[in-house]
Amino acid sequence: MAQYAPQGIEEKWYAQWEAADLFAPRAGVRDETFVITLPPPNVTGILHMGHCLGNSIQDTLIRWHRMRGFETLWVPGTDHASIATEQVVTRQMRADGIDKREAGRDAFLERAWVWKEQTHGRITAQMRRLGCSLDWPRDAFTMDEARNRAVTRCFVDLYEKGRVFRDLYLVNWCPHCLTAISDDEVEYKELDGSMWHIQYPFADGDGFVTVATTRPETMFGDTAVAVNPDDPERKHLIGREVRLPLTDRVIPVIGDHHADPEKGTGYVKITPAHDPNDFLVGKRHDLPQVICMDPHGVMNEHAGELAGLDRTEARTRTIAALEAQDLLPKVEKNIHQVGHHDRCGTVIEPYLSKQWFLRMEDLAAPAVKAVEDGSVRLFPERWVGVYHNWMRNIRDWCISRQLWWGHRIPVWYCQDCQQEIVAVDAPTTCTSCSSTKLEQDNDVLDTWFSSWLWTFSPLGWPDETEDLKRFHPTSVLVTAADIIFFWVARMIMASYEFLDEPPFDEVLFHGIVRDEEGRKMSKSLGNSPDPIDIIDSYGADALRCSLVMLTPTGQDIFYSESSLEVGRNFCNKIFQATKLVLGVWDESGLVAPTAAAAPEVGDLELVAGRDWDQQPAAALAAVWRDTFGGELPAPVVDADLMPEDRWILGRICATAAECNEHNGRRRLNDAAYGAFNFFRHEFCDWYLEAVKPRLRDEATCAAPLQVAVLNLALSYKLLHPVMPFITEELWSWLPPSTGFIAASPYPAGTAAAPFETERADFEAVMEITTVLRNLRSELGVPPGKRGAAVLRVPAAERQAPLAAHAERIALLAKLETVEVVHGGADPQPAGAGLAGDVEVFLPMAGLVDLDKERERLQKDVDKLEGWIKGCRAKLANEKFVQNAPEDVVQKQKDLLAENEAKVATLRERMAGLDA
RNA sequence: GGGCGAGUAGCUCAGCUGGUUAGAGCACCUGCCUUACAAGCAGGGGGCCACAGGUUCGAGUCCUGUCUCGCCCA
Repeated sequence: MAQYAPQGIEEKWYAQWEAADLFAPRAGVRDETFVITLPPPNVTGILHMGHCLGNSIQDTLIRWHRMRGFETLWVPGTDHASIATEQVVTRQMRADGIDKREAGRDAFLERAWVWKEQTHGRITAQMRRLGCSLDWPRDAFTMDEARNRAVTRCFVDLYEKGRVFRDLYLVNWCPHCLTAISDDEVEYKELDGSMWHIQYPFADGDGFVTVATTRPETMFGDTAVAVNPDDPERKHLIGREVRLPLTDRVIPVIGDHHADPEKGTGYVKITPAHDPNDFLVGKRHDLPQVICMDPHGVMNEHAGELAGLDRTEARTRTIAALEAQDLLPKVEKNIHQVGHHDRCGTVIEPYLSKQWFLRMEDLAAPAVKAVEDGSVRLFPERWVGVYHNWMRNIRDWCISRQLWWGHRIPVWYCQDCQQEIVAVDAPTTCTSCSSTKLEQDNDVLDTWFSSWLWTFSPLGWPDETEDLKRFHPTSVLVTAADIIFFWVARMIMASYEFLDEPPFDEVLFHGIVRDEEGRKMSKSLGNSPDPIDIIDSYGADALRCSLVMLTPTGQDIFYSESSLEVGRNFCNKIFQATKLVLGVWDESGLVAPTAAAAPEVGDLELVAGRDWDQQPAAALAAVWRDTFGGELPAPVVDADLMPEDRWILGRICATAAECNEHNGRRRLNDAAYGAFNFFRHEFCDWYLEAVKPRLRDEATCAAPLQVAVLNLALSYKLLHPVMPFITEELWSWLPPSTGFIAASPYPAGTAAAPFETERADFEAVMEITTVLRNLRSELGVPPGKRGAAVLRVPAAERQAPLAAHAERIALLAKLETVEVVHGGADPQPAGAGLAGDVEVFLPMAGLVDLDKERERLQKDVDKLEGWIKGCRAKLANEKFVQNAPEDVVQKQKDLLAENEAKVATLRERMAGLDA
């Protein structure tokens, strides 16, 4: 295999993990649980990129905790998505020539269940392809028997507490879906419209008032005209009557503060049955509520001649009729916000109908407190304000929907005595008159009325199950912030209401995935790719890794296919490095001793308790043992561990600490980047390059080979939560490995990383090498030419330590020899540079263009001198020296000295060129 | 109208409690098919950190105001 090909590998491992029941919770070494309930996707939908991001984040957290020995549970589930599903099924039936209403409720539901069964497998298959380590035996569905019982129980309970009530109320009505929807399902869009000024003549024929409206067609529902009672110019009109044009009705002029003398004409038409504000005005003044449309948005008998017309057509005709009667003195252009149904895009009609509501005020109180006192923490924190703002202005929740697909409201009406019976189990006789003529409420509950129970209904509530005791409250909820009100806030309320505890410790909001133009991914725009296609061509690891790395905490992510290349290329890099190391292993004849048993999940301690600096070989053997469960196949003594070995071992320790730290702070992108940078830019670019000669020599290969294998293994582990498949595959390729990496311990490191001296030394090697490469490139040295370089140190005692690295530098900079000197004349002619305080010379007989070289040096000098000037000014400033912390001042002094020395050296060098 | 967020390299974004003359990836330019990797390696160019004030010895970072964009709510 020339390049890494994820095809086949990923599905193979998922099947094995599932067969081994790896995703079931297991009491771990920590006796702590880590639990997430998956935000249930729509069972009849498919995953989109937003789900992929959310699921990748959740799986990363879950796998990280599982490896660290938490009792880890990720509960899968799907949502019945009332309106969306009902629409799809209705459309399907229509395509088959069946009318939903003619077929009836039972036939419709039968069909919907068939459809649900079909699509359920599709969406769970997608989650498996993505690698989600969900505990499938616990798979829940918002409408399955257990969840149905939970929802019913919840409704009955709230009803009995007096929190649920039924009332005639103005709701957001969707004339397309023929159902009420909640306030939160209304999407406001800015539309160009008009403000029509209409004259309403006084009933006694003496003059008129002019009202202004954006919705003239609702005038047929007007039952008053309001003026502000404090309006000196108009208040005297209160009590008079006007004639409603196009009708024969007479309505009063009333006084109400809703009318603003400064806005519009100062006169407001009042339409209690078709406008939320007017509804309240109507209540205050006990006005009649005239409904002038039917549920489809078609004008009814109150609209006189316009009866039977759709509301949009009715608007045009109303305008025309008013114009004909010369009652339309003015039309202004007007941009206004118009509510649309977020599921179908239809303009919402405020509509008076009988609905079930949930009183929210009391529910909100403990939920507000929970976020205030930190019982529930929100990440990023800025959502706290948004949350509280909504909570403070909370309104009653309309929970009934005029649909069939959903939880039918557990309320029965006695046909004989009108008694209302609310019960978990369907009653057979009336509790009041014993009649058997009972009819259940036709409506179903809002889908969110089942998902707000989602942290505990999948764990068996209302039964007091072991799961509920053990796993609730859950640990984290991961979701996009656009459903903070729909869902997050309500979950917190539900959990306190029914369990008197928070639903989760924290909420992690991630961004929304947008396309390259910043548009939300949506089915109607067709800009959301099918994740399966992406996984087929790039692999799930590439998708997950790209999404997680590219997602700054809580910010929206701009997705384009090219962004997947980061992940794909990285997968290949891991694969290639493994190939190199395992190729050497095969040649070496090393045989890994059989491990007694695969190490158990928990902390794989890299630093604490290891004496790396004093006894590196022993520490290496110990970490190897804890990683693989067996002994090092070839013994290593301290002297075998070269500076680069020590350096890379120190670096993997530091990287592990960094990954844990970032994951803990929920900065998953930084954790992924940390591991990515270590692997790619330290392990591959420097370590493997530096040890190639040792690896190729049978006599010296044992130590670097085993160090490399250990680094691969630990890197896989660090990356496993984000990239589960490739790491599991390559882990299985390592000869000493046993068991699943998914069920292996995670590298831990909180203590300071070892080998600080070696780190400084190797950083010098890297810097010198870079200077040499730079010189080669700028002087145009042919790539094949292996010259000699001279390094001059400023102090004699620096000579020997650097000389110890000479061979390595020569290798990395592709030189024949590197000589370290102290003192002596500048080699001539040569390109020169500075790496720290080490002068770097690349003698190039006849090749150096003196002018060019002078120019190059001058550039460096200019840059340094600019800095020195600034630094001197700073140090000359007494206030700085007095006020700044001592270490900051000292650092400036050190840097100044260092840079002054550099400039001096460069100047000498330039003088040397002229000599 | 109210609230929140963003404005840093051509693009997407890091930059945490203020402390070298601001980083990464992609894109771009140059050189390399070096027996792990061209899905790669090495080197390079590119930024009045939106604008204006202020606090401070010191501001991309803190404060105030302005502008632009996005989102949420009314």
